Amino acid sequence: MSAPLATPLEIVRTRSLASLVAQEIEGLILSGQIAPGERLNEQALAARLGVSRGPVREAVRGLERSGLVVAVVNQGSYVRTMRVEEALQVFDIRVALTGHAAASVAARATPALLAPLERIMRDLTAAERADDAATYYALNLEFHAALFELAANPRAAQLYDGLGKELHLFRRRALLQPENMRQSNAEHAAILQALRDGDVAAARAAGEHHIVGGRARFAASHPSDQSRPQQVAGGESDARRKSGLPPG
Amino acid sequence: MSAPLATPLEIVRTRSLASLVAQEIEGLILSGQIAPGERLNEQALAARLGVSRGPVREAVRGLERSGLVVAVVNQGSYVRTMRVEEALQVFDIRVALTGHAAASVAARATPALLAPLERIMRDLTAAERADDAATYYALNLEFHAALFELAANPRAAQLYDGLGKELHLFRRRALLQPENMRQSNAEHAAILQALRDGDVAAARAAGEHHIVGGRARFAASHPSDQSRPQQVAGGESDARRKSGLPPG
DNA sequence: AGCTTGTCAACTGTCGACAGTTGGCATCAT
DNA sequence: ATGATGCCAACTGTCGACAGTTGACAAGCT
Repeated sequence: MSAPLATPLEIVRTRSLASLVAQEIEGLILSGQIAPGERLNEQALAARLGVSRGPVREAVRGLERSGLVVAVVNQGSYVRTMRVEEALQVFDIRVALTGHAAASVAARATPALLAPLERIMRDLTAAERADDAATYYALNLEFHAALFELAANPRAAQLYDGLGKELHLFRRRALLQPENMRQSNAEHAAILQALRDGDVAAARAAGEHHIVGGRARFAASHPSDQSRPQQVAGGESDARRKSGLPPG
Repeated sequence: MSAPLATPLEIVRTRSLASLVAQEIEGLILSGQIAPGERLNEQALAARLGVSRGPVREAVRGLERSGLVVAVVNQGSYVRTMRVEEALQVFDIRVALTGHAAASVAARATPALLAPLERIMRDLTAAERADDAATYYALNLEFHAALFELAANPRAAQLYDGLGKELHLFRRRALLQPENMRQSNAEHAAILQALRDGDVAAARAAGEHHIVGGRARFAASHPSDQSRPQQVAGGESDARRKSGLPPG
């Protein structure tokens, strides 16, 4: 566990260390290597990445703004824990975004315009048939990105992306099950069809429905969780406090 | 201009300096005291606020994540300049958010639930009649906040707020003209009526229309601006570079 | 025993300093 | 004159150090 990280940290110096560190930490969080609720030990992080605490602090501040991390004064920063309720709100926002984007694309859809989506749809279906969850997952991301791109709204795409990251704060269970994959892809097909038809209302409905479906699947697989401590409830033991860097 | 800032900086120490500084800088940007495209001189800022550069840097990093600031390595951070096109995208997102929220509220509206909105609506109309733009502006914010609250989606409210801040990167001209005020309030009324009726589709349409109207007013009052330099185009003179702190 | 109080180690918050980079300006050659 | 070249000041990026705070643990009191 000495230094298994061959990250770009050592490589490019065209970006500030802080930005690299931010990217690095974000990766650790999203990949689950640092779990929600867990503390970010600045010193340990700095040592692990081979930089001083300055850049680490700057990075953490950025992450804080973007909602992945919460800071407590004189105590430290913790990976944000999300209550189911909050996650559902985020889903709702994605519903609105996706429905709007779909409607917007439908309003001026042409076969040429839809070409990228058609391509992704084909690949998506192939992945579904092959039960290739990993590929499907990646293509799914592409599908949504393409939708926002067609809607000529990169800002919305970026936002959608960020919200997706927040959602990663939950263990992504039940996301890649074959059954869900089939369901999800049927929804993709519905969106695309509405787009082809240039049917604004249908496109919006299909777009919304797709995310609502995801939301429902999420809600179904998560208990109401009233028990979860708001956020770093007082009871953090020192043992926990020390555990900035888990097994690694 | 020695130390005219009686900001909370000196007062509360229950929050970290960095967060106070971030708030301070954000205020300077949103109030236009630091104009879009202008450079943020860390040293000057630190001196002005009476802290060292550390907290200032952390604050700027946060602002960077939230989109108010862009950083260039080894050169500095600049208040973000927004192209009209980007602003329109942001408007679009607000359209989606507002429409969705209105629809969501309409779906389960009751007189009791709508009470807060009714109250704000009354005040709004009073402000409109009195041509009290400042009050109207504040109440308008309240109206939207209340809408999202009723939609049980504080996350969306927060997001809407943040997007509003980004929009402040544009001089807010044409926002508080009497004519617009009347128009805007008529739209508020339409939303509320649809909510009372529990008409989901109408509520969504009214909600969207309200923002689309704002968007249109914005677009009308802004040239297409292809001329605007992408962002800190190479030509920053040193004179400009030095002008971190303008007149003050 | 249970509760209070004092002590301690681990961190965070903040600062000051140093090195590296950038762009501008003056100088020099063509 | 015009363009290339070298120097210089102003900053940013990064680091190491110090002070203050927090929570835990142990000793002492009721």
